[in-house]
Amino acid sequence: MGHHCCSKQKVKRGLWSPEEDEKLVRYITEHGHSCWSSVPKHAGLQRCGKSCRLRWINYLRPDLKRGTFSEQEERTIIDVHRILGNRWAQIAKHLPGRTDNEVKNFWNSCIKKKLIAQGLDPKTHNLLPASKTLLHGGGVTNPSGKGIAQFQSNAGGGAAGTATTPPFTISSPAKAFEVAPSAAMPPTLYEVVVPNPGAGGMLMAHDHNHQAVTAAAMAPAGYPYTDHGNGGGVLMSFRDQNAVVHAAASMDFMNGSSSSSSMDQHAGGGMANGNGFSASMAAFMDEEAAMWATAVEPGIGGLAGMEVAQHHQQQQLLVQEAAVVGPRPTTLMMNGGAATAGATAMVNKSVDMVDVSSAVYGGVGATATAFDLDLMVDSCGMFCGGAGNAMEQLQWDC
DNA sequence: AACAGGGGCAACCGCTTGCCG
DNA sequence: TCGGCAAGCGGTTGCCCCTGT
Repeated sequence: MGHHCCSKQKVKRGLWSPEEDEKLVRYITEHGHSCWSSVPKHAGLQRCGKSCRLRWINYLRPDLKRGTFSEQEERTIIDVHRILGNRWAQIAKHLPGRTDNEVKNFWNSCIKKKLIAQGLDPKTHNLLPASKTLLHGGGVTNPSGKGIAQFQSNAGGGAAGTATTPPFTISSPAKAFEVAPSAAMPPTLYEVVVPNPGAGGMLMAHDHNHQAVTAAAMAPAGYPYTDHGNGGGVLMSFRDQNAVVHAAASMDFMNGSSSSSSMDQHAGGGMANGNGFSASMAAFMDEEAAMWATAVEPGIGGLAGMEVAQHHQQQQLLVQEAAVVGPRPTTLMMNGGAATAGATAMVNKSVDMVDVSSAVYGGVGATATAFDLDLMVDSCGMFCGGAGNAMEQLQWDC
């Protein structure tokens, strides 16, 4: 059959032989691939151009990193996938030396199963219904009045007196001990202040002292935020101009898992419709609490899940206080050059803010994961639109 | 030792997007 | 503006290998 681009040619299909690989590599190395359709002819291959292109991109490219995925890469995939969905090419851009095909295969063959085993829906990264039921059944209420489903993760240290049996396991006990307690810091808080429809936003980061920092916003597009490699968690929350916290999501870098969920801290408990948050983000209030409860990092080791959740909530409240909400909406270009524009806009304090804390915590020996500005922009789009296309939502925003 | 089943991975298919005449 | 072509991308398929029986 063959591809439409080479249906008239006699093309070979199936696995590539070492001789074919050699021919292709030699040709590409010497001549490049300005036009893939002409490559097989000039390289002396009985293949179609598309097949050559795939073979080169997925297997023969010299900058490819072969071998199994590292834990860090796995975490990155999970975290980026949670935001971008099955956009493998986008995800692969955050993993140097990896191809979209490789990431996709790794996801389908490995990560997906892990998430399912942890009671997480690999598509939404939310808790599966079965786990949800368990969580609701074991939930308690913390002093702040929000439901906190309480259970211990394996790394929790067993200090929780009233912890119930965890419905699923997230963390690895071994990993928890790999990290020196002094190097661990509490989870970073992401806060996204979402403007009203039609208004743009900007990015801002908070550090661990809840001070607004602008590194994330000022970093050039493609500049990765730094994960110091010791794991830890990242919490995200969103609030609108009325300072209503609509949603929160937690990412547990430490344990290589993540989950998104939401809560609404508005006194009335209702969702504001105007900012585009989807109902799906509001539907998992207890799951968020559950994830917080599981985020037992070494830095606060020994705390019961409940205490950790409270710790996180306190931090979140502090960050909310630190957030600056501008007096009027201003449309802000988020594509290309958005970082600079965002930084400038923040200085002027004239825009509603999409406030993303991407503070870095951890020890030395940092390794970069790829939450660059593009990703944050994507994130913004997705959060505003729920499960929809992030970039489309971004366009909606802008 | 032989076979079946499952997992992992490479490759293919088909749709979408972007470019150019 | 439109059509053709090439490239990009995500979903799917099929083969190979490993493991358990």
